[in-house]
Amino acid sequence: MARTTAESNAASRHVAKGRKAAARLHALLGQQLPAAAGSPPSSTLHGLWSSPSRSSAASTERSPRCTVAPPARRTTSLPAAAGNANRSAARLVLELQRVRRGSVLNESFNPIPCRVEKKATMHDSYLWRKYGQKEIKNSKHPRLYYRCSYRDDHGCTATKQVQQSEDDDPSLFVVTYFGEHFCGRVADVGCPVVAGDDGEESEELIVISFGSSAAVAAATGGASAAYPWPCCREDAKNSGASQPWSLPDCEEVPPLTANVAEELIEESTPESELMGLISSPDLEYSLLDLELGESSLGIDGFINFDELSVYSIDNAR
DNA sequence: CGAATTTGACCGGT
DNA sequence: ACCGGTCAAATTCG
Repeated sequence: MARTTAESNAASRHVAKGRKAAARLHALLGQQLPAAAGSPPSSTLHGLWSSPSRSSAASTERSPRCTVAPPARRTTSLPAAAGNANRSAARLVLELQRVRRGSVLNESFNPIPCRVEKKATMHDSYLWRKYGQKEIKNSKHPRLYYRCSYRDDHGCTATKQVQQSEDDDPSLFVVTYFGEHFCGRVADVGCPVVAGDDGEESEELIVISFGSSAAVAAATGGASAAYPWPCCREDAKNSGASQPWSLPDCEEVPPLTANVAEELIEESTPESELMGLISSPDLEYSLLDLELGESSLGIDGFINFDELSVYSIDNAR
């Protein structure tokens, strides 16, 4: 049969994808065993994956542990009203269920992602690279797609989607994080602490951690110097180096202020782990402890921070 | 000039 | 067929 260019393109794309996937998987397998030689495991990776690090020079000296974020399905934006938030939560439940049924099949190496939605300013402390923008039906504003800048270097596939708030407050953005990465300074808080760019009102900052208290400590101001490469644009700029991973540390954590007007959080770990949310009043963090079922695929929980109620849904399976 | 962003096309899921 | 997510060539930026 005659082969069209379109088919050829598709074919080569598949090949490329396959290569990428294979490379990642290979790296993942290779890295999990050696298990962070000498590095503080902080064993916060419950069910999350260490990142591959390419066999570049950088990878030999550092152990960039980005966790893999599967390209999970999209999530909905967050309405301001509590009632709407609850509705969103419901939708997210369904969403997650679908993800759990499907996405693992698509990318065998991918665990279920940590996923967090937050309504906050667009900027956080990670270094992201925009890879797409899409007009979303019934949305005023386009959705912007970002992935971790270190994806290619370290295989960190954390991604986020940013969408401007519908109307009331244009300065707010709905940020949806997929997966978790360690290339940012906030340790394993897959969904990074949102740093307000204007530092005005700091209402309530909610930190979601999938890791140990150590990690949380880092997130809550412990400022662990876990990352040898810059995790924000400014870091990169100031360093003057061209290779991100070779840049100086990013220990200097800017004040973590945020205008988190509302957060709706949903997260899950494939290996049925506990997600810790620990409070750190000093920094205006509000964290909750929320324990999830052992079932490897249970809906884990929802937190409607509007009312600070926790939805823990264990769908027996 | 290299890196980051833009943007239309492509692809898979529903 | 529609929609959302991703890719990648082209363009812009520093």
